[in-house]
Amino acid sequence: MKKSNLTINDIAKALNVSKSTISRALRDAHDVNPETKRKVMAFAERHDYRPDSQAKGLRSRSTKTIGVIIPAYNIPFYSIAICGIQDYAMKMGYNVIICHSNEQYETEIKNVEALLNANVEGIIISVARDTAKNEHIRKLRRKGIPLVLFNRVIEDFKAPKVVVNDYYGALNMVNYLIKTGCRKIAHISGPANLLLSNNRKAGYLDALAQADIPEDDNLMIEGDFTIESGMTCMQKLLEKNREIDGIFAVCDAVAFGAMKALKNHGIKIPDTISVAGFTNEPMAALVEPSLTTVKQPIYEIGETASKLLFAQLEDPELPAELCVLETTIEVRESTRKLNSSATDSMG
Amino acid sequence: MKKSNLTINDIAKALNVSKSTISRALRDAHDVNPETKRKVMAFAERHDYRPDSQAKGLRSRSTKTIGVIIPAYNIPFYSIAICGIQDYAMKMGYNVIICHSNEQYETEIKNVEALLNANVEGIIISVARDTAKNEHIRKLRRKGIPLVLFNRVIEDFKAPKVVVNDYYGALNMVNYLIKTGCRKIAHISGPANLLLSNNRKAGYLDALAQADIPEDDNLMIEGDFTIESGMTCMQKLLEKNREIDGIFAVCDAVAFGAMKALKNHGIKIPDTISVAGFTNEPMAALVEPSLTTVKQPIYEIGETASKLLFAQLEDPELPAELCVLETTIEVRESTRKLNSSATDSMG
DNA sequence: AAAACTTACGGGAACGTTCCCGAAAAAAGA
DNA sequence: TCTTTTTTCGGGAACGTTCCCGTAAGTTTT
Repeated sequence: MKKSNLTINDIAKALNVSKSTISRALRDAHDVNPETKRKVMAFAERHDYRPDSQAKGLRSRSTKTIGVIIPAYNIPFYSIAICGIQDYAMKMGYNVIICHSNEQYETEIKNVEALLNANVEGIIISVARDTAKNEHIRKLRRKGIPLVLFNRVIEDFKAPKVVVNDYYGALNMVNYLIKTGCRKIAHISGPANLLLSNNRKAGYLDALAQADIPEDDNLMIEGDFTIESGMTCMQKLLEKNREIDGIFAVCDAVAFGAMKALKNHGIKIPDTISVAGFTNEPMAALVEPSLTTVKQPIYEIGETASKLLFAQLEDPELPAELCVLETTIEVRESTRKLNSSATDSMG
Repeated sequence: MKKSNLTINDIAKALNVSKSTISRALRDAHDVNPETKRKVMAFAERHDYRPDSQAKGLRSRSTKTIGVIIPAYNIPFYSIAICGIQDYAMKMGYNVIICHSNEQYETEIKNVEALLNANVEGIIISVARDTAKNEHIRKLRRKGIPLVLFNRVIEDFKAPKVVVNDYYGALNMVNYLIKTGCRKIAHISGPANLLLSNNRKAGYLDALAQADIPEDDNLMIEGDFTIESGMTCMQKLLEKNREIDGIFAVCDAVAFGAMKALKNHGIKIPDTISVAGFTNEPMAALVEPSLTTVKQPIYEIGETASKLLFAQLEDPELPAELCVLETTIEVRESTRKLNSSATDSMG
């Protein structure tokens, strides 16, 4: 499609001054007669003049655009995080191009290419479920494109990262389950290539260890982040083990799936089995029973990622910072009530 | 931030040919020696040359960018619809800039300005809850910017629109409720300034009329599209009326809120009161009991909106088309079972 | 062997900005 | 009155592309 907008030259001709003067007047420069400035402004206002962003960008050698890659749109976490990213970027006068990898490594590579072709000035990325390699991200590094990883980050890679304290969040949550009387706590973990999965699992294991509960391989199973995965994993856990009294899921979606499976088996939540999740998606408050979960500051995660990116844009030499946000435990109905005689101190 | 990429001139100097030849070679033009073409391609590949999108755009007078305005990110409907919009746009080689109005008319106006400043070639918009005026949209029209409305459209405005058959969806759903034995069916409607709300309400009213059930103002209440609104509206309905045996909500979120309120009152769903929603968000299958709802082809709505926009980009003279997608009824657990002796034909 | 045509390439303008530099006019100082 | 300074403005290059046009060779036709 052709655009045919009013240009600075048109205004110059109409007002019988040079384009330089128009340019200066519009940017409210000092060395232009107040009277002509007024005239130019008025004319531009009346005709709704808008500078061509591409011409401006070409001249200033900046695109004022950043890119974001997320695994999927329909994960509520990312909807909210994107909001945080974008609000801050807009405030900085930047546009945001969002891509989704559809949880596929191959698509993620294509996303990176698409963003490079759009000449974005920086990229914020949360990797796909099956992304183990990082060659595509290293490429960005080599090209000097500022980069921020968030939530699902890749290990042993030097770049600013925004995560939550996955380990302590999990530790605290499992501690809480233990305090409510759970002893046979199962864990449905996430893909092992993601740091997040391992940290949450480590928190789970350490909580057990601290309570002198032996770990049991039969109580651990690896899923991905989907509801379906939660259902099938729960199913398998129940087949292998009949004494489970608690579930700690790597994320809320998996917890929802686990709850669904438990309901199908006619198992009461939390009377027979407590269920806990991680993230605190909006849905968590709505399911029945409502889900006890580790609450992440989702919007702030996005906002922080955005801030780190812009900090890098201003100073490319900035050392890579690891930003760890705090979580809290949101107690709802899917876990047993805390026995009031038990200890009531918890982080 | 400054960008310092490889340009066509750099390649020209390195290979000792003119930039014209480089340009031609890269675009695989016919009038360039296969040998030099090979050399240029190889060089570009090796150094990961990417044409400057702004220079190209300035020259070709196109930004290859479209804009989307949605009310909010955290409405699952829009997450999915955006996916449909974007997938198609990407396929067409376009980038997408997404803005959210935060359900505020004022912000929506700012969004339009932001997109105009980004020189988007077209805009897809779903208006905010309280958007009654359309001056900002008319402005786009005046400027000749292709436009498509979807889901929440504004009445008496000539532009391509993508909606579902709200009237028939509602009619069929309320018909179904009646067939399952409901007689006192309440309706929590949406904001009256939106066509969608009125059409769904009309469907509700006509279904009642067709079954010779008198309409009752006490059974109708206006909410917005939020869970909270669903809760408070349900609360009010219960205070005014004790014989309700069915609820038809304008959307799933409102239905979720209504269910929450009913549970708080200890009212059994669907034994005492059936609840039906509209949209079929992913959540609908997860809540307890799972929600019977009118199923919209959400991804396709977005995809269709995108298609209509690109059709307009290709031919600006194209007449404004109203695209109405079909809905189906997704029966789940929140409504009473259909009496097997009753008629089993329904649309 | 001259004419016509093809192949392959270079020069330069253009897209709409910004910005540097210089210059005319007006104001101030001598 | 002549110089110096300030105010105000215009000219033109530059950003990285594309594309039109011209032209030098090489190839075919007469």
